[in-house]
Amino acid sequence: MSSVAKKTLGTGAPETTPTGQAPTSQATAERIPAAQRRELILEAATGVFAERGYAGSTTDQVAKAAGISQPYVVRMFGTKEALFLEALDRAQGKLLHAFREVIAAYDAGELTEELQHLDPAVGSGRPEQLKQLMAIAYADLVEDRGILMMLMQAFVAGHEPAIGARAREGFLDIYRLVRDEAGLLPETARDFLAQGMLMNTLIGIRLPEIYEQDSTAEELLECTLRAKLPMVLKASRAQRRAG
Amino acid sequence: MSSVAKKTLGTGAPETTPTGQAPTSQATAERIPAAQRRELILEAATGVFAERGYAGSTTDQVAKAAGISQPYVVRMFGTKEALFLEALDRAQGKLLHAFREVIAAYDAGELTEELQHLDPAVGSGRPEQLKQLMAIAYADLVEDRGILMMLMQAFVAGHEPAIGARAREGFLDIYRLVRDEAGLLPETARDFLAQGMLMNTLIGIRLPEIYEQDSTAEELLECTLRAKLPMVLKASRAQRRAG
DNA sequence: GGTTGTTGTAATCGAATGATTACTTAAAGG
DNA sequence: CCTTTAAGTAATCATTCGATTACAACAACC
Repeated sequence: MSSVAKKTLGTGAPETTPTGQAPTSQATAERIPAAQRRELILEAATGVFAERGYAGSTTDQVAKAAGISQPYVVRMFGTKEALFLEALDRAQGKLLHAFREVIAAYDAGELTEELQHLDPAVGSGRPEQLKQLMAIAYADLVEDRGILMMLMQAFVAGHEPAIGARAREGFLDIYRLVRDEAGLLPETARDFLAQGMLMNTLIGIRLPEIYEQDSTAEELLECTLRAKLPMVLKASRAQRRAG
Repeated sequence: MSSVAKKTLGTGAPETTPTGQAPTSQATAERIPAAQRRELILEAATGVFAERGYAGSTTDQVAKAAGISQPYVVRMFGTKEALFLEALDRAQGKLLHAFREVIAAYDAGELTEELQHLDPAVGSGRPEQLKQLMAIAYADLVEDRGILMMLMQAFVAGHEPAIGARAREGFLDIYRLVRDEAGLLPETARDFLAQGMLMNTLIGIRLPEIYEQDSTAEELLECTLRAKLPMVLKASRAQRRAG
């Protein structure tokens, strides 16, 4: 996500004479295999789309963030929509993967240490403990900011037929994972998802940015993010510096 | 919201000669006072912005939905951003008003009938009962669809400085109302808001549209909307017919 | 060393869009 | 009537943006 910003300086021009004068700042990016470039573009696209939404983002912003030219982005993915859909799939996949990792680790008995730090008031059954552990994993994803906001942007772009269909499918995938693989009851799964949507919203409105200036914001953030708040605040400050 | 679509047919043209031939379909909308027109435009804008987001909407779409010309929209509000902000304020105000009405009615003892239908498992204190009543009021707003999605769209447009600031303020206003006026504890208020954000999300991804075709969607919707589900499904079908 | 495929860009095009200007036309008020 | 004001539009402008085209340069292979 903290890619680069090198080169640019488009008027580098031909410099027709290949005299000793170094042809400084070639206007062309370093040549790397298309598969790798694709990953870099998707990473950049995730950040841009997460920040500005589908309609609010331009392929040029993605290109700039990835350090290459706009036509290359379009040619590699065909259309802006296809790029968005692929970035969305990645984000969705990462979230599912994070949850499955928690479940697998729990079932393998690798989380005995983490279990000590859970709120003891909420029961000791597998679903209850997994719910808490997954909530922590979810909050960890906030640090990235790109992933969760990318999903959120897809959720409000339901009027774009292709995006809406994918968003519906993706949301139901998450619900099924939480219900079937983690074993939560529908009502518990619902509450879990609801907490996630609230976190997304608080991140979306950039509430961490006014944490210091507004005591209401402070209370709501502390109440929602709990132990993960310091991490989120740190990430928020870092992102503000990055601009 | 179900305004019109009359007139149009721009090439109506001057028809220079005022002969008997009826100057059919005058390309100009009915003249009404600016204050009324403003309300119509705001209503139309709420629907358009709710559907397509800030960046994804055009002033011309709003104009068409309101039955007038695009320049008039721009001249009346100055900029698209100003129009969005005013529509956002209206939506926010309607939500706050709906909650305050519930609280006032409850405190005036006017809701004895509704109290019989509440889930008796969740306590009989004022905050608990108000929480349930406000949740019902919130779900009632889903019927409109415009109001809640308008707010949601603002929540994900945080990168627009003016919109982000207003969205933050608005969200905190709602939180404070729920906490201070309804008397919920921070944790309870948080859970209440979380359920609201989940409802928004389910509406955003248009989950009601696949209610009949997906049993997972069916379960999640039933579990989240409860008694209000039939109403939401009906509204969803009505909106699909309207296109 | 020439040919060929891959990685990349500059230039540009057409459509869309927010905004502006200048113009109509209905009402209101003497 | 006739002037003035308010309500509304057509026409158009300058940008922006996604996409296309044509081309450059590096690498690999024979």
